[in-house]
Amino acid sequence: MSRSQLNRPASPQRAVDGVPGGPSAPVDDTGCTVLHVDMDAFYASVSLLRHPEFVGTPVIIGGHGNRGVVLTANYEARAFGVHSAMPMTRARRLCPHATVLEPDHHEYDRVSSNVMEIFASVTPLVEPLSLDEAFLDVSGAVRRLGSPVHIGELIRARVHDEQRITCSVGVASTKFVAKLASTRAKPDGLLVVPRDQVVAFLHPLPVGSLWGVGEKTEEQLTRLGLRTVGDLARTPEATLQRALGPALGAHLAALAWGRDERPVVPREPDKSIGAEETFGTDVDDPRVIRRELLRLSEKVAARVRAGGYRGRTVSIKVRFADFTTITRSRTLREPTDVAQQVYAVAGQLYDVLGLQRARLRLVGVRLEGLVDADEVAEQLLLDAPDRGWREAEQAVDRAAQRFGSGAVRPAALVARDPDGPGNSGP
DNA sequence: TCTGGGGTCCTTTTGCCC
DNA sequence: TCTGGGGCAAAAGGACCC
Repeated sequence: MSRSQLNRPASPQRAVDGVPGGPSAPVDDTGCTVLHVDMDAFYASVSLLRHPEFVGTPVIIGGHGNRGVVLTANYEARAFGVHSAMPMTRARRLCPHATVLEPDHHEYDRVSSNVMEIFASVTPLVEPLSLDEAFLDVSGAVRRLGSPVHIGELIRARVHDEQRITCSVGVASTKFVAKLASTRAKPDGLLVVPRDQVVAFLHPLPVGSLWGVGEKTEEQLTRLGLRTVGDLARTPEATLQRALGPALGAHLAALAWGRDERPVVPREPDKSIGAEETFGTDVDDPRVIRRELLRLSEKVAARVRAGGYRGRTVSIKVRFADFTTITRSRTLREPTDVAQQVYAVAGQLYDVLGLQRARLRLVGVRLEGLVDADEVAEQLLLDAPDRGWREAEQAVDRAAQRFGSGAVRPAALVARDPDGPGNSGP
């Protein structure tokens, strides 16, 4: 295993990490054609580009007021125990002098696409996992660009020079080892795990570091007396399957020996698109809930249309004041991308719950079973009863594109609002 | 400590058909 | 006609990821 960090003028505090010869040390990266590239504290790093005055001081990126959670924190704030997904109230208590910045999603999108373009210039085999990380299969780029490690350092240098943020790279022969390696390399580093050292690298790690082992699974494994990946590897697969289910049991048994056949797959189509909203304070008024369901339905349908999809199953999510959560869904005969249809079904699903005045913390709307809109038969397009609605909503899409979203809402949607001036519908 | 919002995948339950 | 169960799809819940 070999770790390297570039010694750049821009970050003089970073030293090459004990690797003789630095980045070009003779590490055997043969067959290590999977790279996992992960931006360091991405949201915080990007926000700090606009707020250089806070560089070097603790910064937390997080949402609105009393009910938000930490989106991410820079390393200065993490030193106080602040981390992603932590309630903001707790984060502020741990680090009262931290600067809290509202997330700037447009900026994150912009930097993310720039970074993805750098990846694409290396290989077409890029599988984004989120805005700030991706797998790259560089097997086809080695002849043109050099060894996997060299390509990793090339990417790190370009991201740093062109986007002024740092990233970390894991280099390995499989996806999940590359992912673990990039985590180990953080921040601003690169780690290779040569093929013949995979098992030695994996076995000392705690089971919780494996992809797919969260809080609950880790608890179960602890109850079986399994703490490390090595413990897992020495446990019969059947035992794991009995405890964790056939799929997860088999999966973990394979990973514990470094077996992971999953290929790098560039950009799969979406399976579902949804939107949800936690209220500032709990809501028990059905009219407010319905208005929110309408708003979320419009948002979801617009995004489904923008993606060129239609969806067959409408589902709603309701979270009660005590945090218990239920979902209800209904599958349509034909897929739709029309907000009116989504809202009609969402409203029915909500009505059937018969909640009266239960206090709700969150509602959500999701469209599942997405298919490519072009694959929906032309005949259906012509016959569909919602044809008028789709055209109206597409007109709104175009207006929103020109004047900004939210600038226009179809009068009919407003009229359908239970609180609206009229209630006549189409 | 008090828990966001966007997703994916897996498991279990249920209803239906044969 | 009753019962059992296989096979399937949909529904519901939950774990997990960033």
